[in-house]
Amino acid sequence: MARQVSPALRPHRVTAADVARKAGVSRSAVSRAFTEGAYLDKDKRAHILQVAAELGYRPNALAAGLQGRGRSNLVAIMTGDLVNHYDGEILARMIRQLTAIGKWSFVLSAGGEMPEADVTGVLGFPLDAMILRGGSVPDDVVAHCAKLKIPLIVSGRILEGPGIDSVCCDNARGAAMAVQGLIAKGRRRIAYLGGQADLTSDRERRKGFLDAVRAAGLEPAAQVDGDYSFEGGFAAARALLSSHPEIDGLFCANDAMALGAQAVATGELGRSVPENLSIIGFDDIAMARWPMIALSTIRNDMDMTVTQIMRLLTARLKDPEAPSQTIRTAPEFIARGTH
Amino acid sequence: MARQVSPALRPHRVTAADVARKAGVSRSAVSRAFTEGAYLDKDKRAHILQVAAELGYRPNALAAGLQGRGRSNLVAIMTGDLVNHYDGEILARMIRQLTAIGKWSFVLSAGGEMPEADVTGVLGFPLDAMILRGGSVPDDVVAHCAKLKIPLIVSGRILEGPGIDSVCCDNARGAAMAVQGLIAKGRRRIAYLGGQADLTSDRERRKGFLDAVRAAGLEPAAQVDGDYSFEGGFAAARALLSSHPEIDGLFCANDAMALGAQAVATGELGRSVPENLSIIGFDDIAMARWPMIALSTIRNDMDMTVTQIMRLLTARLKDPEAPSQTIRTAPEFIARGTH
DNA sequence: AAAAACTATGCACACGTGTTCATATAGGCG
DNA sequence: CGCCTATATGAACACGTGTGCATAGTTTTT
Repeated sequence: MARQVSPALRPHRVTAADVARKAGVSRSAVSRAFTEGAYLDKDKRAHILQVAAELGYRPNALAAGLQGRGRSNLVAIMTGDLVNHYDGEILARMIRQLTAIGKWSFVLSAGGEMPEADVTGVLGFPLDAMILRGGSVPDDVVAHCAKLKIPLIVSGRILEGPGIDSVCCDNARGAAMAVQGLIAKGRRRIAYLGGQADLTSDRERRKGFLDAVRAAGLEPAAQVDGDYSFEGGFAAARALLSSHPEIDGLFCANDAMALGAQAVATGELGRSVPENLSIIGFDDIAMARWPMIALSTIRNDMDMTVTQIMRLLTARLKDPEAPSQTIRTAPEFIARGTH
Repeated sequence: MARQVSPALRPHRVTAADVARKAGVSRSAVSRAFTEGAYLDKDKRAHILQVAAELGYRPNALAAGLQGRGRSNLVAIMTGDLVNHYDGEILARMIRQLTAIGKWSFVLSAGGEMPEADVTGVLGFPLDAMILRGGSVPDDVVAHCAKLKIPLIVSGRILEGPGIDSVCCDNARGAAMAVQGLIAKGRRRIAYLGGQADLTSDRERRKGFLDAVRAAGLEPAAQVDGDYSFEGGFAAARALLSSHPEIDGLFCANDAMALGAQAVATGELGRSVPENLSIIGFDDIAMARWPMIALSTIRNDMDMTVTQIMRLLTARLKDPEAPSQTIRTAPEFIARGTH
């Protein structure tokens, strides 16, 4: 009985050589048994696969990925805080789609900041691509990916550069839709409740808001910054509506903040929605259509976004040198009960 | 000028040999430069690291993980549908904690069923561990992991077996707390709105509910099954409250269903909560504490759960042969406005 | 001064796979 | 039979890394 040298630090994963020995074939044959379309006797393959199943063997994906040929099938997804419902819902869809085409997803999630060590660490893997979802991403990610020639797919903002593709909602048009929705309901003193002002999505929505308001011959009643969270919207709306009680229409840069604003307005401040205050959000998260919520909002279609991400990804993998693409998805006004 | 044979199928990632050549040292030295505590001249290391930075080199994690020594630092997380807010929030916390201790997270997310191909596929990687979060998981996962000696950490249900550790809320006690909370408010005709009846968590909560009701000298007014979703709770509560209008207290197996029940009760059915109907949920998702929601619920503490998962994981990695552990986390009654 | 301990460094091996290459066998066709 | 093609198979290599081993140089201890 052989004495084990290293006491099961890793319990000796079954290897192709083990299968070959037990099946009485060469190691090459075992490898071929798992390779579609390789020359191998039909009965022999069946025998090998059976022995492999008995031993619980499966090819080590690390060793396979080490091969220069072909791709590693590894993808990294950097996303924001998943307490944000939009990010959570879209992440689930992305993972499912990626798994469906045989890619494995490393997920990195940041509550606020993403340590550089994490970013550079995951780049230690020969990734097929990296997907950036959401706004705040350290700039060095872009530089690192460029240096390593790792394709970058960005969603939720537009990023320029070789090997970088972007898909993003037409934020300005969405914001304009919201403004028009408010005006159609007779609102004239309209305010903007923004997200982090340093994010592209916020800048675009803000600009779309301002342009649309002025195009209607009005002036914005106020602008204030939140942080894309329920709590941030709650606090910002309290300050805003207290100092500007004349406001009768509020466009919020995302749904979470819109719900926070509604909560503080109808609760603490005694306003009623939509009787004397209209609120419109952005994104159309699942909650927004709950009857008790019934939030009027601008749909930032998740299925369309994920579809486009996958399209860009496969195209980029097919031709890494292709010119960058930027896709703008169309927003849609969803009228419910808060405006 | 050298002609490239394969036209950038993978753009020749910079390798340790490249760095060694340019820095005028051996390849071993390069490897040692990136290894903490290895014997290497201080200046030499600095020089190597600088050259590496210029070339954009970083050690290939695949090749490193292939080494028998040490661990692969790969962890797979199988989770349910992330539209479920509890799953989403806890996933974000897990990923952050895992990243903090140097583990990379493969995430597999299922909306309902998880294809067996995905499960066996990810097991092609020499995982340090696999984390099952949530209820419905194909049984073969357990068999596969056992065969490959991959540690299994289960959260949200209890699973028995060698190398399997579990952490789960004390569901029965939580359900009993809810019942007592309802009774303390004078409710006597109390019903149970369950999740999928085949899930451990639902069975335990149901049993805790029944035992507590009977211990109080009452009989349950009704029991009905939902599916842990808002929509499922909505539909189930509509049927339940229509056929049993006498019900004055409702314990729901999770928060999402409780919100669905509240929506249909206060909307369509004209009930008022908590005046003539008390509702208590389970989990305490972030939304539950929003002022407009103010859901009374049983907290299934996420931070505590994740802490325990990490504790079990590190313990298991330290000693793979240690006996299985099962941790029950303590529920807590959070009284808000719906009961 | 001798011995011992520590530091520094290159060579060679191991990790587990996919695949090329050479070789061997079988089958179709003149 | 002789030629060509299609199929089958094992040996050998490449992927990129970490580290054991042997050796040499340097400092500390006896």
